[in-house]
Amino acid sequence: MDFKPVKTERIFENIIQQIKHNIYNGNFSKGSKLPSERELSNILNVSRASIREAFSALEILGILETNPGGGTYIVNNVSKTTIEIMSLALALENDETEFIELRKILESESAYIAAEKQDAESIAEMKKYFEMMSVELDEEKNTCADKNFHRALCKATKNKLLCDIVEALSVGIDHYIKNARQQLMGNPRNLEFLYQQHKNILKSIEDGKPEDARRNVIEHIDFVQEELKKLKNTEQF
Amino acid sequence: MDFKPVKTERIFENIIQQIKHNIYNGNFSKGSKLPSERELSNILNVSRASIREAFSALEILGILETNPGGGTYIVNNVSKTTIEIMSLALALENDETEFIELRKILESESAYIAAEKQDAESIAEMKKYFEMMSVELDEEKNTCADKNFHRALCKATKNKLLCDIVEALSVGIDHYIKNARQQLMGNPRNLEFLYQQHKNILKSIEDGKPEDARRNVIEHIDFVQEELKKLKNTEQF
DNA sequence: GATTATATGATGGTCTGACCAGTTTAGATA
DNA sequence: TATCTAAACTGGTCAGACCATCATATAATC
Repeated sequence: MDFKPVKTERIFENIIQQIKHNIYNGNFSKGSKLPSERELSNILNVSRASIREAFSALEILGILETNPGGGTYIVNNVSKTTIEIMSLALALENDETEFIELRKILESESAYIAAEKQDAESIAEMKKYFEMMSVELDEEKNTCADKNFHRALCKATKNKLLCDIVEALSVGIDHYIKNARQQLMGNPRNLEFLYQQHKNILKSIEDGKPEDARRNVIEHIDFVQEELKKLKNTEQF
Repeated sequence: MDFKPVKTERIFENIIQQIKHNIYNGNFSKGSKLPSERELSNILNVSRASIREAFSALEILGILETNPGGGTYIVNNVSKTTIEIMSLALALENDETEFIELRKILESESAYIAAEKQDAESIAEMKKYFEMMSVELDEEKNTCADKNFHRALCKATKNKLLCDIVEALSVGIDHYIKNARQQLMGNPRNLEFLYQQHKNILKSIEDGKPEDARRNVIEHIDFVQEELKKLKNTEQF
C-alpha cells in the first residue's frame, strides 16, 4: 500500500499556485502588475487576508514586490533570497560538511573556467584582493579580502546563478563557523599556508592552467576543512 | 553619493527576522514548537493577521509547519522548497543557459565522485535505469528512466544538498524546455546518441575512471544543449 | 482501577469591516 | 497648457468574529 498524508490545501497556497501558473504560462513576467489586493479578493472570492498571506510569502521568496499606494509587481530577487534560506537550512541541519563539499565543487570548477576564459577584469580583481590579503594584517579586513577574492573567482565564470549559490553557501558556512574562523586566522602559521594557497590559485588562473587551478582550489578548501575539524575536536576544553 | 531606497520594514518581516534569529541562536531547532498565533500576537503586541503573514511565508520557505488544532513547529523542508523557487526563477529569467551550465558542473563532478566512491548500490541503480532506457521505447517512460538515471548518478555522491539542487535545476530546465525535449526524444538518431552517451557514463563509473566519467557527462550535456539550441532556432516555422 | 466515551478548550483557517498613510489620478484652477 | 488640489485607490495593520480540527481533561462504562 502507498498512502500519503492528506494535506488540505489552504487558500493562500492555492493563490500562490495560481500566480505561479500565470508565471509559467507567461501571463506574468518581470514587471507585470498584479491586480490590487481588494480586486483580487473579489475575483477569487476570498478574503483580503488570504490574499495578503499569499503575497507576503511570495514577497519573501523574491517573486513579487509591494509598493504601498502603488501596487504589487512581479520581480525576480530569487537568488538574493536563496542566500538567506540556505543559511537557515544550514543552521537547522547543524552539519556543514555537505555545504563545504558543494562549495568545493563549485569553486574549483569556477577556477577551471576562470583559467580557461582568461577574463582580464576578473583576474585583475582577484589580484587586487590577493595583494590586500598579503599586506593587510587586520583580521577583519583580511577576512573581507579573502571573501572578495573568492567572489571574484566565481564572477570569472560570468554565471550569476553560480555566483549566487556560492555566495549563499559561503554566508551559510561563515555563519556556522564564525568562531572557528577567527581561531584559524589567528594562527600565523595558517595565515602563511592560506597566503600560499591563494597565490597558487591566482597563478594557475593567470597562467591559463585549468587543471592546476581546480586542484589548487580543492587543496585550499580541503586545508580549511581539515583545520576546522581539528579546531572542533579540541573545542571540548 | 550613495543612497539606498528606504524600505520601511513591515511587521511580518520583523517577525520573520525574530524567528530566524531564534533559529541562529539555537533557541529554535527542528521540532521546536512555536507559541500559538494568539499568544505570539500578545507577546509581540501585533495583530494575529501579521503573525499569519509571517507564518505563511516561513511555511512556504519550508521553515515551519502548521497543524490545525495542533500547533506550529520548526521543520526543515528547505531543499524541497528550493526546487520550486529555482524553477520559478528560471521561468522569470527566460534564459536557461546558466542553469544548464550549473547542472553540467554538478553532474559531471557527481560522476567524478561516483567513479571514485564505487558505491555498489548507486551503480546498480544506474544500471537498472540504463537498461530501462535501452529497451523501453515509450517516450514517457524513457524520459522517466533518463531522469532517474541522472538522479542515481547524483545520489552516488551521498550529498543530499547536491542532489536537491541538481533536482531543482532539472525540474526548472524540464519545465522550460518541455516541448523541445519531446522533439529531441522523438528523433531516433538522437536516441541512439543518447543511449551511447549514457552507456559511456555508466561504463566509466563502473570502471572507476573519474576523469572519463566527468568528460562523458560533459559531452552528454553539451550534446543535449546543442540539440536544444538547434531546435530553438528552427522553432520559427 | 483500567478503558472508553464525551465534553471542553485551544489551535489554526478564514472572513468582515474598519482605519491609516502613502500614491495616483482626475478635476479645478491659474 | 501648466499647475495645484482633492478625491479615489493602494498597501499595511488591526480587532473581532466564526468554523473545523485536535488535544486534553472529565465522566461514564466495563
